[in-house]
Amino acid sequence: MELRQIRSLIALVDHGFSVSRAAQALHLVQPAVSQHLRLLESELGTPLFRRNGKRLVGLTEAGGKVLAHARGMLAEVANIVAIGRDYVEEGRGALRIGTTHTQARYVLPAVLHRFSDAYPEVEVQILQGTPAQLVDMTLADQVDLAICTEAIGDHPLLVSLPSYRWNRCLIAPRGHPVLSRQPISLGVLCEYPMITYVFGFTGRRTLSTSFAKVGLRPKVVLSAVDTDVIKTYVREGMGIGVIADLAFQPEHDGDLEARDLSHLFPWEVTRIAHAKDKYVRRFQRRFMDLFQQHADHLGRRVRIPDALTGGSGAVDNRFGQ
Amino acid sequence: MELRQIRSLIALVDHGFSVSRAAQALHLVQPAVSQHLRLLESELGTPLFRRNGKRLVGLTEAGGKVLAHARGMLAEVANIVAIGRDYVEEGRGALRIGTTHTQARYVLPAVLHRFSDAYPEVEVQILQGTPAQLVDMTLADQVDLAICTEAIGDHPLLVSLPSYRWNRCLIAPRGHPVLSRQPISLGVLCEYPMITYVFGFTGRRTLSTSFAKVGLRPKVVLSAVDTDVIKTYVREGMGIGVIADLAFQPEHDGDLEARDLSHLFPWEVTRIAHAKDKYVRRFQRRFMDLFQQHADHLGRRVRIPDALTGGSGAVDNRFGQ
DNA sequence: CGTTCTTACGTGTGTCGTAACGATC
DNA sequence: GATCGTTACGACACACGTAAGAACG
Repeated sequence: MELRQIRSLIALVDHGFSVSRAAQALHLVQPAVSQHLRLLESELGTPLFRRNGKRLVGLTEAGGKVLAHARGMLAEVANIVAIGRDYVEEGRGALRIGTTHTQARYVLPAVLHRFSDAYPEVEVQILQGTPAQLVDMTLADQVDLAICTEAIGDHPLLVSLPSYRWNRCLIAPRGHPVLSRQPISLGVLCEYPMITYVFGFTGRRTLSTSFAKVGLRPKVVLSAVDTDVIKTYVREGMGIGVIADLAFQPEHDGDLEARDLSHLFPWEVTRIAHAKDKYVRRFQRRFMDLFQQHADHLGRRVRIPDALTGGSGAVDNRFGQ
Repeated sequence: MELRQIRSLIALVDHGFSVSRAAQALHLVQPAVSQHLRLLESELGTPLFRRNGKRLVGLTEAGGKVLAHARGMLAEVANIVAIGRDYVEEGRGALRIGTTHTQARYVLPAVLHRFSDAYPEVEVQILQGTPAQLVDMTLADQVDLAICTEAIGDHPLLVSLPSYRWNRCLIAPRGHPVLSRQPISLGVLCEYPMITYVFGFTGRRTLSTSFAKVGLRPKVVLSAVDTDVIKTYVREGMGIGVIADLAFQPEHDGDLEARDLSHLFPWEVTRIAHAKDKYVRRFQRRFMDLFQQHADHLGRRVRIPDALTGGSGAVDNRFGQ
């Protein structure tokens, strides 16, 4: 068995079972790849591919099982070269972060600023996706780290660390009647048209559940993945906004006013994760440290007992109440 | 990077950093292995080995990290080869079981008899060891499956299934005064010299704990890993025996009499385990099935809720009470 | 008839083995 | 001086590329 053969196998299935395209991707000619596959199959002694005449159209049962371990092999190869790079060019390389819009826009800037100061040679890439996509991207090694609140907490193939806690706040244009209501209850929120996140993002599910538990249903007139979009429509007067508290920036959102809603909804925990068997380079781990420090700085760091008990802790005081 | 290079790396560390011996183990000449190591090191760009002059004496920090992933690679190679064999020679190969004496002697025979009928071409190897050794053997792929009660339950790198439950029984020569005591309590057991298992085996720790909890200490005059040894000394009149109930065989132990002690000690759960990322061949999995069926047959099968709650279930009635 | 894979064949790379040299105990 | 490692060199293997042939839509 040779690594080339394994690489050809992977390239084949990742390119729709076209030998030619696999060869192209590997910078080889097609007969070479053909030979790899043939030799691998003959060494294992059992057909790996379903064929239609000469054409390969899929994997056999045996082929499917082999594929999983073949990917494992190449993952280990990638880990080893990553270790090499880690010692050769300590501060050079790429940091690929998969995250959601809210993190990328409101949390990461401060952390990445400090990170880039420390590692000016590292190219930081931010990829966005839904939490479910982020899991896939992490497992496929398309990103090094994933940061989000949903989906990565208890995946068996991910290692995740709780980072910080957040809750929601209400935003509305200055002078909006809801701002004078006191106290603000779930019932109050239901009296006004609401703008918030779409399902699958930024705790929308927990939000809806909180209303459902007491038999209420908010009038959500618009939902978006993107806090900036929500703010825009709130400014337009389309409704009140319920957003992640981190996403309210008094210095930029002077035309809006916010109210803390942490008494109404459960706290969310944002986590940072990487694939379980992946070698995390030093500067990547350093980024994780910086991220945790940033959480400390905000006073929102999740301490491990907190994460387990879900207790409520310190809250910042950016809300004018 | 080439598989040869990885193999040479592993062989080197597994042979005390002697290039010559590594080469010998790989059926290569020494300069070949030297070249593998040199090329690997130069490709990664960082020293992997600590040297004393020309001699290799250990791994650098980077080398140590690489080694772990190198082993992972070869493990995947072994898995792929195993898949091949599984489809080529369905019913041929080896089944290497690591277990303790009690299992090998009293539980496995019945299961292996049925297994060998179904797979006459499979060579079954039984290796014995302490539970801690069994864990190491399983992780080092020296055995395919491990069967024991201690140590394998919650190891993160093992997959283990609860199989059957057992408890202890008292054995003594016919006519021994303890046999007429009723009921038998922990206190009664402490009145006689006792013979049982050594620590680390067959639930000895739980046994001692049960006595300690009520402030008692049995007079253990002899302990052994081996139930047969215990029986022998019980026959000699050296004391009463406390053994796993499965190990009492009325048909062969006619000169001894037994009493159930399951009201005095917690139930133990014997588990069957394999390394987490190991490909388990079909006939090996079939053996696991047979093992579980055997547990069913004895009426001792651990149902999952049982395993979690530790509740007591059906007990066989081999004891003359 | 174009696309796709296989077969056939030559070339060049590179891996291994032999042999000589150097260092370390 | 014996053991263990490296360097040097030659032979063989083999992996890749080119080119031509066969099956499929």
